[in-house]
Amino acid sequence: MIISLKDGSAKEYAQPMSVVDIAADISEGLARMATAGEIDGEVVDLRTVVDKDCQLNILTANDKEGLAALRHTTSHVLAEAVKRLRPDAKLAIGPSIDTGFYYDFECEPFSRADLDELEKVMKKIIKEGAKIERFELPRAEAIKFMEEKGEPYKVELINDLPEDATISFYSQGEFTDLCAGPHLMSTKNIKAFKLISSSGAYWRGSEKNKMLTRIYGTAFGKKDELNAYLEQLEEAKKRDHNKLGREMELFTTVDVIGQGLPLMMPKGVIILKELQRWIEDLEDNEWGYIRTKTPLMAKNDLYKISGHWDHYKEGMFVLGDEEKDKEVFALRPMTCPFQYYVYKAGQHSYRELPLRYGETSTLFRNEDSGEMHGLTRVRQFTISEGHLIVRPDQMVQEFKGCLALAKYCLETLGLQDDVTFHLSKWDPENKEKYIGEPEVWEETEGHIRQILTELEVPFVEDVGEAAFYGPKVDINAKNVYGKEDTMITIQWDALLAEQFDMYYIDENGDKKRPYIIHRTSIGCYERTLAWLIEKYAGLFPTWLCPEQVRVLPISEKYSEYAEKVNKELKANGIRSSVDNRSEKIGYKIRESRLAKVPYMLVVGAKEEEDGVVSVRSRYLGDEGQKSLDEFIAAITKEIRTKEIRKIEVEQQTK
RNA sequence: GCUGCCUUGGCUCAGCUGGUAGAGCGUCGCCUUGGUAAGGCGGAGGUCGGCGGUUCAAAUCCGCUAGGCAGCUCCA
Repeated sequence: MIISLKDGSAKEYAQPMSVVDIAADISEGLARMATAGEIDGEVVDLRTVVDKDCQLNILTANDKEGLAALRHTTSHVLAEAVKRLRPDAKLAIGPSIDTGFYYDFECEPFSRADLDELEKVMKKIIKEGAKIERFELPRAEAIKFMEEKGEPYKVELINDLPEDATISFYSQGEFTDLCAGPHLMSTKNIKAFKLISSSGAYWRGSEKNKMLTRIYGTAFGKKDELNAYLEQLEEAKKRDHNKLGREMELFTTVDVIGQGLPLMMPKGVIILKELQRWIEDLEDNEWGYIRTKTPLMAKNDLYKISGHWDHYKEGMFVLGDEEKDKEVFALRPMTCPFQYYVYKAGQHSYRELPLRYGETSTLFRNEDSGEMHGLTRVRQFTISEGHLIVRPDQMVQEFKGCLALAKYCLETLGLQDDVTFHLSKWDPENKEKYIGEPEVWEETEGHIRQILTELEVPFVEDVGEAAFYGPKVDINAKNVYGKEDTMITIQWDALLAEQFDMYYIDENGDKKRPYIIHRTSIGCYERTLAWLIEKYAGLFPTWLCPEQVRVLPISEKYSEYAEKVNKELKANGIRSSVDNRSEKIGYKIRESRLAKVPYMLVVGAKEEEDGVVSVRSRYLGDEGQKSLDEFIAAITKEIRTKEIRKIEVEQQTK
């Protein structure tokens, strides 16, 4: 048989060979590094025997799949360590994940000290270097084997495997686990690992099941890579909006006010105000939106029509008692029906469409207590909401427009490279969750797919993520911990107009159902602010900075001149302040930097005479002297164009 | 909602096995200050998230509760 290798060369063997033997034949070093194989594009175990011509890659920790095998093996070592320290622990599952691996156990929770202890045992297991061996058992024997070992979760897993599935096990020394592989040849090949944390997790991801104890860990091919990863985690935490946003006095929370109800502080409000004005003017002046302002609450009758009363009452703040009170109200969890009634307040000709209703809309959602987080998951938030009422023939073009607007907003904020686009589809296996006919779903999903393709937007398709009334485009972004949230959503709705009896009069004088697009341009302001904080580590583009310029007199003698400069800046609409404290100049510069002010104007005698200021910026450090007018012109242009200047000096953190 | 951890002056944190609180930063005052990341001296400020219990005695032990963090689940 002829084995073609990655580098284009080929090896010929007379008899079948395992992947690891072929690796060893190529070089000793490669055999040592190997973690898995890839035959004709399919990831296989190192023990897999090759018996026919094929394309073979030897995977190492440098390959995505190779690293996954290394991490998976590390999770088995963790499981063995847990079994050694706690023989009664029951094994659940232990896969590799993007950032490392985890393993779930049924046992008492682990403290950090327990994790440290486990790491020591794992190191010992690695040092013992047991050979890892694979074997298969018929179903009945496999079940018996795990029953005898007292592993009910493994028995359940085997029972759920398809009839014809191969049931394989991997063992290392005393420890054996049900596993599809692939795995390393020996535990001694694990060079760098770390247990990160422990927490609870439901068996099979369902809250109806028992909560197990999960340990998260990570592993890398080299110690350096592990250390770099851990360092990066620490660095990321410094950008955490929930920490930085509070430190920078953008927002705060108070226990007696409640969970998920952040108080926006004056500095935070400046940013929100800039964003809101920008979005409202942009939508109304350039994208043809008309603005509504609708009530924050309504009688429950409205939510009965929309379907929310039956399906989402738990998620709403209800005012009053259905049993006792004549009228019951609820704070609104969305704006849709309110804007529908704005539309319904008059009769509309086909000539009027599309109508693009926009609203800076405050919403209330009664999230479960464990869900709240900083500014990204709150109980009250304000969204750049909008509903487009369009004729079916206008739908594709309008949907494109919404997507283009969202992209423009992301680009202006510099977030375009940090998001992923998702086509969220219905689940044909789960028809009762959705309204409408399968053909309609397939058709609209096809339209959206084509729009995304035409706009050359890379996207992934997610089954079962659609709204109950239609498919949508979700634009997601990750936070500093790698957790993903939806930032922007644009939804295709061909069905709700029926429910609310909305219509327009077509060219023949007949009533016709419009289509509706539910969309946001920049998402929820709070959540967007959170992403901006993390994206820029608090060093916002100048137009968003709560404080854009700080004037620093070189000594107290120039306080008066500093005030004059400050006044001139303010007169030009620049957010500036002056630091007139009796501190030394170096100290004041340092404080301004820590406050993340983009520009500092250091003023002294020579400048006073010439009307010139010394400019320091966080972008280029010392920018030398400029006339005050010149400086004002430059910063005004930067603000007006919403320029994102690249920071060239080393970023300073506390 | 579930599991675990946490809650001490404005901020960050000490306070071992219980005997009524400490530091740094910040703040305030005075002095100093013509140059690019911490000038000097002095002062004020907390009863240890809240409620209840154990004890002669609790920040320190126990229970409940509120809030914070990580993960799970959820997110119209």
